[in-house]
Amino acid sequence: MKREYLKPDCVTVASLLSACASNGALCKGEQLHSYVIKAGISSDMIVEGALLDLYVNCSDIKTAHEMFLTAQTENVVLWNVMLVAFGKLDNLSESFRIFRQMQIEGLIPNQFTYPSILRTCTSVGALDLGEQIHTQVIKTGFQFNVYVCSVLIDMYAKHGKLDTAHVILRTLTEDDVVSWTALISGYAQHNLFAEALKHFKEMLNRGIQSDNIGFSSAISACAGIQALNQGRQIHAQSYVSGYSEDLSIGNALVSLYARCGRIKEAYLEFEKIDAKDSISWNGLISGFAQSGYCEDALKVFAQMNRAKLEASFFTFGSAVSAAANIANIKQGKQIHAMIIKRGFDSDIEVSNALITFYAKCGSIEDARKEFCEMPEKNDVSWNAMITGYSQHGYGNEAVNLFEKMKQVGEMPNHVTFVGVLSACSHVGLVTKGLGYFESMSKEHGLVPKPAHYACVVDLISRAGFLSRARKFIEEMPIEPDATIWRTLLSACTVHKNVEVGEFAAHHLLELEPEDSATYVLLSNMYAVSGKWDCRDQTRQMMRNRGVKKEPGRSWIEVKNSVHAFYVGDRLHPLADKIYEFLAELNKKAAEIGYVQDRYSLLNDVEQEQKDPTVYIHSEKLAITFGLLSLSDTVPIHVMKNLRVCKDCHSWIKFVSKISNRAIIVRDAYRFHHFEGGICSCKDYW
DNA sequence: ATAGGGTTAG
Repeated sequence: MKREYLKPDCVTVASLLSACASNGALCKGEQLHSYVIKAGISSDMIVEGALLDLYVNCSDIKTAHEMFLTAQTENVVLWNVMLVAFGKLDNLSESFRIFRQMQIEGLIPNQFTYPSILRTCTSVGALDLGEQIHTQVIKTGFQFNVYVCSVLIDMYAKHGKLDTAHVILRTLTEDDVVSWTALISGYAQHNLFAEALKHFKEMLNRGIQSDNIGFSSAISACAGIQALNQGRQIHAQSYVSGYSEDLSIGNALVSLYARCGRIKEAYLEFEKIDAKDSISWNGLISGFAQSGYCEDALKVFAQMNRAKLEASFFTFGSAVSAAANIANIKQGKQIHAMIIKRGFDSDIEVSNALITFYAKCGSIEDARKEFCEMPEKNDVSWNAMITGYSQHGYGNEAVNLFEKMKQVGEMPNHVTFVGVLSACSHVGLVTKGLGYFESMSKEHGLVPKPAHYACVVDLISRAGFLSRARKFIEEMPIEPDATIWRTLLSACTVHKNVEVGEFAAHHLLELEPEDSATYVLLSNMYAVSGKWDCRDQTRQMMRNRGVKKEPGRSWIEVKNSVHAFYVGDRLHPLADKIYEFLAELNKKAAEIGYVQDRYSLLNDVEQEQKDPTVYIHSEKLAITFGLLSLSDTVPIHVMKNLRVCKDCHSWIKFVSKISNRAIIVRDAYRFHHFEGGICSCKDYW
């Protein structure tokens, strides 16, 4: 009698088990399991389901599977739990086998069965199978069930079928935040931020209260388009709804401020979060990196390491990208070492970031190595490598890789074509480039964007076919933007074509009257064509409009610090030595045929009156300093904010020969590799 | 049930 009194009922045991499951308390759960066996209630359907759920939630899938195989088969819960278990492992084939088997055994899937299998389809990208299951959902009458539909919406939205997701949401008769949020975040995931916000607004207008995740998604959508004020408003709304302390909203806010370049506010929001997780940190790091505050991003990354926090794939991806954008070779390599140590080098996205990092830092060989050693590649990997080759002027390598990409069945996208078209342009492969441009729409179903038209204009005009380029612009189906006109004007300067050049400049000055580069290009074009009156007029116009030329600046990293040089500056502590060595180099260069280009200083509208022997371009200073300070086994890496002028280009070729050194210059446009008196661009740039 | 970070170009 007493024993009977003490024996807990099955429902109590099951709820204890599920408490263990949600807290990951496997030991306590196992004790309960022994008790269950002793008490003879192990075949109770509720207890049985709770036990299986315990092992699945504690990731002991093996024990769970064994239990499942010996249990009674008429309990649908067991099948559902197993679907979740294999879903956790992204094991779709086993999930699907169970899904089919349960129906063969005569069991009817319920509102928990469909979400479990559909989530697995979503996560492994098996949309076709998901669609089949969708058909069955309709047949079995679950098409109005919010649990099932929210997962269907999520699946279609995540895979870009936003119209289908939208239709499912519209057919729902019940108001459901989760279904709405699934669609809203789906739009955001495909960069349709305005559409996401539109639906968020509509949801509220319909009187559906948002939850924390809805607010978080909406704020993230604002972050995506740098809509600072709208994001703040939504934050205020979330405050009213009582979600002010929520982690997901806090993280979204950090990301919003960081991506809007509001460094201080981002830190402030970050500090407000009590239990910061890796996403909080990463919101700062990636947000700073994306808004161009790469130094800050790297600082936060270092801070995170000092706090002994484990960085994730995401964090490493962001940090490498930050190092790439500012070409911080040293820190980037340190991060790479950490990545290897932590075994994250097997992650595709991290490797993709590394390819870009090495390419942007001028080490195309290291980029290639990273690319070749990847066990698995995706489209971004190919794009990063093709673009890297292109930026370094290795047009043929870029084209070959593009052909190989198609051969292995990887689909080229818009980015691929920007890379391959600019690669053709860099080496003058006009016919080939035009063929690729044609193939974009004809073979790959891609609609060319302004950037692609700009590439084609560059391709044609740089090769000297200026009238043809002009005709192409006039006949193309989109409105030409400033980039396109600038490209044309730049080519007209190279080819001394005043007529087309004036035409381009006219449009460019209308679109961007404040851009100093236009005036500089135009006055150079007049100068090289001997039209001095026109050149003077252009300068006068520039002065009248108060437009200032961006000063040329070059920088080089020596012994962990960056040394920056402006045109003709003597600010460096070693200035005397640098100028002395420079004179020596000039003398040696002249002995083997270097002649200063008389147009070289025409770029420098303001300072043309000055003595050209004093007035030295910044890249010459940086390279001279590099030769003085670096051991002669390492290549000289120099970055420049503007394009290298013709005179400096020729000078560097001579210097690479005299000094027997590899000199790699990254200018505003591309990389130049100088070695043994020649440049990788083959003087075509 | 629904999210919040990374990678490619111009």
